[in-house]
Amino acid sequence: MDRQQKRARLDLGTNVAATSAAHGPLLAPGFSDLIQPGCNPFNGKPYSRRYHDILRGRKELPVYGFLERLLDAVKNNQTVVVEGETGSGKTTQIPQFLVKDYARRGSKCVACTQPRRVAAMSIAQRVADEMDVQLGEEVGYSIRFEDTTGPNTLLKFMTDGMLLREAMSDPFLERMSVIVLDEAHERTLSTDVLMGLLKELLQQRKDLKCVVMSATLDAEKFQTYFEGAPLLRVPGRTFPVEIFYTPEPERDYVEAAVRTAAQIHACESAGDILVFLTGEIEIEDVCQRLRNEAQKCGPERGELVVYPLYSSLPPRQQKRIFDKAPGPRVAGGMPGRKVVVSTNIAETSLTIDGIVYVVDPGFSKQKVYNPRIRVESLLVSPISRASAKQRAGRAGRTRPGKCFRLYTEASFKSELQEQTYPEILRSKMSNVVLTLKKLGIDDLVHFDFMDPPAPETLMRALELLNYLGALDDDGALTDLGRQMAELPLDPQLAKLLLASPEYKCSNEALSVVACMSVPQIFQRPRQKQREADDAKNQFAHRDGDHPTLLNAYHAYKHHHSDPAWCSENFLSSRSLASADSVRQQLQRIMERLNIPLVSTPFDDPDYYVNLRKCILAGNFLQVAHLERGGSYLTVKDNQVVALHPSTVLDSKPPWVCYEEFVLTSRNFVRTCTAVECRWLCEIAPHYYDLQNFPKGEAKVALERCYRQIMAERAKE
DNA sequence: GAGCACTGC
Repeated sequence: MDRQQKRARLDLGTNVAATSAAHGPLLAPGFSDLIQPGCNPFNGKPYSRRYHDILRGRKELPVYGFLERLLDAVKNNQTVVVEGETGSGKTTQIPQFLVKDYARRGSKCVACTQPRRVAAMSIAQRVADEMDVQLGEEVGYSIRFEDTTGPNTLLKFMTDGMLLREAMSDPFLERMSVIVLDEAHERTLSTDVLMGLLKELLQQRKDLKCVVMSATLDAEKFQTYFEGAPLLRVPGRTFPVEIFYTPEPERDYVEAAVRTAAQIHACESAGDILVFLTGEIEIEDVCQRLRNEAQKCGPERGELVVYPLYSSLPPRQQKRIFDKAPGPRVAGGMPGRKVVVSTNIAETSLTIDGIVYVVDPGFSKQKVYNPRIRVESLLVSPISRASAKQRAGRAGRTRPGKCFRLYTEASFKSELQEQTYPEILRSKMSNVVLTLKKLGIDDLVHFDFMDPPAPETLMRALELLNYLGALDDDGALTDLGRQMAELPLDPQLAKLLLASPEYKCSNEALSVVACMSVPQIFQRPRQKQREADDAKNQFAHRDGDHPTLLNAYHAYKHHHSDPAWCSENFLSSRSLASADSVRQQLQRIMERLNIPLVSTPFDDPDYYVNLRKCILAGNFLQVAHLERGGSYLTVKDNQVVALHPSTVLDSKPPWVCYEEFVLTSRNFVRTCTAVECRWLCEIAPHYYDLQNFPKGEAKVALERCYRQIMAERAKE
């Protein structure tokens, strides 16, 4: 920390105590003169009774006494870092407080980003209520598929990804006077890119202000990154949580989790339990075991209701976690309690009130990226100390709680890393690179990322974009690349769509791409796997999973998107409905880009062939060749893979083009479609170039194919 | 012949 920063922090630090004691005036000086007394300055209407009710509660928030101080800091600095824990009220109070000085109707607004859609929506509603205005007028939100903002908007809540997209059409963010980045400590890919972008933009737009809000722990890292930014610390308001560690390391964390939850139910006083685990299968297993354990308790302990929680659970079952725990079973007995067994979804995305006990085995599934073989995969890994603290905090939202960590205190202190690696260090960069190029950032190597991705990861992204034709050999964005960046898709899928008119299948490509951009549309409940497989076979196309997706989507439309029909046929109507929204959005963008929307007639023998060629036009880097031994080798990377058992392909075609590489018990390729060697030579000769092709059976087959093509051409 | 942590555009 340099001297200037240190001084800035001290200045704030000394004054903070004084202002927190005395609640300063809410309106900025001079502002209240402009309006009728008792009227809402934002819309000139008299305040409702509810406004005053809510205001009383707002004045109790820890952040309330800091607001004037914050305004001072923002006035005197371009960037301010705010550190505030859960319950401080920073998310709702700070953005609306800035509106008074920094937003002007019809010209400038305050924007506040959130990592999640639900948060953007619900916070916007809450703040609109607090400001006593109609949601969609002075306060609105903007998320994918929904924009409630308009010409009167003074305060706009949006997802971080949405702001990034807006920056593409408005690189100087000219409509905005203050950008508030909330939940910056989560370090989502979009927030990290935005921070780098804002750091540059702040140099160019001296009138732009930026407030970076983070939970405790690493606010100083943000302060260092935004050189000279003052740090404002706001206390939180939560209840104490007592932490317990195991004296010895646990060999089997699943077993330990069951035992601990059962013990809490048997011995501890009333209050609900939250157990963190890593995935669906583990969770369903533990739920079953807990139901069995609960039977062993006497009736005086009350009933134990067990709920699983993970994102692919149908919404109706997800909502059950909010049901109240049952009362006592016998007069004078203990009330019942609920135990929620959850993935990380309960760590940040979903808050369950009434949790008093947390069981934390210390693991979660985390994305990792291996640039060498270009594979993103999920790995069960130890969580960070920050994550452990967040989990424990879930026990103290309504009253004092207890957290049982299923690891030793020594390993908490010495083995867990302080922070989870930010997503940008664990992801492929192809999409980020395309976005940055589109935003006019040419020199990616010197772009000021808070945590720069590995050079090899960036190289892989540049290479991929070059092969796809999005970047030329000098790394400059091509016309195709500019169009690809407009589509909210991975570059391969964007390329596939843009190539679709060439293969006379734009409408079909749109449907397939939409289905691939949503969670799995085929459902396979554990109890009914056979029935589900039979249902899927109705849609199966012998040449692969992509045509099968198209068939299922068509059947869905043919049955008028009927949810009952979906569930009879083991299709997720939730996924298909969102595929429909995605498809509409993509179609609108294609129309705007003047990409012709064409189809091959369904009775044409080339209907599916054209689609398969088009799939290959986007996915030609994801191809595997069947080797003599019977296993597949991925092209160029030479990874041994097997077709994922979910594939509809029942024979093993010599060449398959796949959507993703999944690393679980073995290496699998998922969503596979048979392609022909010839197509590789015709569609992607620059990639299937014999000069740069590793020796092996695939190369031999390609050589044979090229010779054949030459011979045919000679004959013509 | 087997899983898919969580977001977001």
